[in-house]
Amino acid sequence: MYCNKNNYRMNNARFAISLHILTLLDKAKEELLSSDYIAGSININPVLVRKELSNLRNHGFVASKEGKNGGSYLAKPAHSILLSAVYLSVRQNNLLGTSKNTPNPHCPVGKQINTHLNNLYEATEAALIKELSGKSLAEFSMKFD
Amino acid sequence: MYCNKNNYRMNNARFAISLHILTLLDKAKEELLSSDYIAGSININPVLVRKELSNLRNHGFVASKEGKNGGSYLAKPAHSILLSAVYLSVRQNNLLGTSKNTPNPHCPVGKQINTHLNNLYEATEAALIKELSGKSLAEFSMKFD
DNA sequence: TAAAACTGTAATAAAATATATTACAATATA
DNA sequence: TATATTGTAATATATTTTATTACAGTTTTA
Repeated sequence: MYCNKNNYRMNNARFAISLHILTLLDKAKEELLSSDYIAGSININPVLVRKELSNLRNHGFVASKEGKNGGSYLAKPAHSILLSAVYLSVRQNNLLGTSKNTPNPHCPVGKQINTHLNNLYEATEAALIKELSGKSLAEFSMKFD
Repeated sequence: MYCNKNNYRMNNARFAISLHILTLLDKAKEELLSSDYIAGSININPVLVRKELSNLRNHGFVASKEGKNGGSYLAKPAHSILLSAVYLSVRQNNLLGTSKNTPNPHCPVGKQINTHLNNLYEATEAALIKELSGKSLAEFSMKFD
């Protein structure tokens, strides 16, 4: 048994990696896939795959079995995994990039910019999530020959 | 006269910076703002502001005057600058992060994943752009006291 | 029961990217 | 002609991402 706290930071390739993993697991049906096998398909380091699997597990998308002949598998039907949920599981930052800047508080624009940017970002991200929520892993996976 | 080719890479804080700049210019009305002044409001390095101004200029949003007492100003009315256009002007990468990976071509999933990811990204980004196209710089700028 | 093949995670290193800084030529103004 | 400013290149620093190394904990199976 392990207890972990992962701390990624950005919106990088994580969505792509997670979706790749989930698609492989869906295609594998009952069969368990090892992180090494998955890493070989994505062509990234196996440790990154395990970290991503850890996150996907925490969100209830996959389950893993430890030990010899262990591996991972989908923990719920692919049609019940919406791409919006996958996005939200890897999302850390605001989509359009948060300015970690502390704008000049003496400037009337600088003083309020972060509030207004955040409002804009929320609306924008909501549109994106809505779009993704119209697609499930099953639909995505089905596109592959 | 200068001739430049800028080569940023990522979707970082550029959207926020550009919108901050544009808002300042809109508020300044006829007055020219120097890159040092703008940098002071955003609280970033003036050279970054000039690079961003260069990009905004290339896209026809702003114009600049060189020499003493020079500076920048909006090149077109704020209501005609859609936030989607600003987004597109700073956009470089795919929104959800392109995997620069070369997935395993021997894996049936790896072989096709980039095609399907790109299709998904296009649809997703289209939704985001549509949302942003409903807002103009004028509307954004108006929110400030 | 011990070797083997896994997972889980921490720690560290390397690579990539973003941001800041320095420098200076070109340009316009006063 | 001095000054303030833009435009841009080159370089340095900081931050973030990705890879690597290492190893303890789990299961399976010989």
